[in-house]
Amino acid sequence: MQRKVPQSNLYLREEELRRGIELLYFAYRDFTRDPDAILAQSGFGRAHHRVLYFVGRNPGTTVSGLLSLLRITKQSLSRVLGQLVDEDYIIQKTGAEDRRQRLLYLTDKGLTFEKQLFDTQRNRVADAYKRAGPEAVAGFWEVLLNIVDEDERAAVLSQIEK
Amino acid sequence: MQRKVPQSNLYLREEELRRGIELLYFAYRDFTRDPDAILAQSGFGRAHHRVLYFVGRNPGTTVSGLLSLLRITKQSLSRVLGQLVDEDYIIQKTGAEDRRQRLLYLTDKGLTFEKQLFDTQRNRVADAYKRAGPEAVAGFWEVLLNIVDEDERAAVLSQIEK
DNA sequence: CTATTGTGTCAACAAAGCTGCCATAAATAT
DNA sequence: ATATTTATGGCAGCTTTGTTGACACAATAG
Repeated sequence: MQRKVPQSNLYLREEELRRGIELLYFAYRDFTRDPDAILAQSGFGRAHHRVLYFVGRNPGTTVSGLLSLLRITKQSLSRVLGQLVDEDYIIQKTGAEDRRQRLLYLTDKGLTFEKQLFDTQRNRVADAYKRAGPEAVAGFWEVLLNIVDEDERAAVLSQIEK
Repeated sequence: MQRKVPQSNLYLREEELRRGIELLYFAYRDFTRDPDAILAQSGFGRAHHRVLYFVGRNPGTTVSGLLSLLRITKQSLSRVLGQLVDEDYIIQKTGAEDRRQRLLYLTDKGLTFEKQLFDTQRNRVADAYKRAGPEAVAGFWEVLLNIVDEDERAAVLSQIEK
């Protein structure tokens, strides 16, 4: 497959902008397909996946830490989080310094399940990276980061570079 | 901002894969923010946006055309489409050859509204393109296309190159 | 002591997926 | 010509996951 490279600044024309918008839509649509299928078998949804993912990535995070990362409301989160705690995927430990906080950790069961979900996306992304090559991957990162809200970029950077 | 370029094939390591997965999540999260805000004012949601967008892009498409593009069920689509027709954003015309079909078109009202939604995403993407430069944009497209399901890539290509 | 913060819970509601069943039009088979 | 099958599209009802707002309580900060 030959790569399409935009000439001069024509890449800012309507056609090229539509291309990015549409690819983002289609890629995201398929990106969530594999984990969604696994989640459905356990009676979970995409929201559970996000919580498992970010708790796995940031062990010991608090509820408000997750809220500001996911940008959803407390109630949405607490419903999903409650289920994951009830079913033993996540454990809450009272904060040592601030005892109001519940620090969140994956249990072994949670770790195993998260890994299973992650692997499907890992394979998909690894495959895409392989086909596209390292230069393309750098561009992919760069554009995505700049699509993020300007005042969120620092937070996202510190998350992804952890 | 200096661009992070992966060295050799280290870009296939876990860290680099997580970076792609997380950027995709955060970028998509913010990518939908502006149109969501406008839609909410009119009592619509993201699903309405997708229908408006793809009908605008593919005037005269049929319901089943939209279904296979969006990969949702008939019912999901028909609720949203029904509202858009009722409120005069979309008009249905009976197909000339196959009179079972309803061909879909944006009305003037629909065109205006779609343009308003599109402009917010256009600005966001144009800005990201500008910051990242044409080479990065090419990589962005390439990786996204390869994240799409392999057996969907032809369909996506024919959509985005229209 | 008082104010603020972190967390949790309840109720009610909305958006947008899903499955199942059914209606109609058109095409096809007998 | 009639009967059956297929394509298309609609309605009812359920589920997930987002929303707002009110409120309670414990713990920390000023």
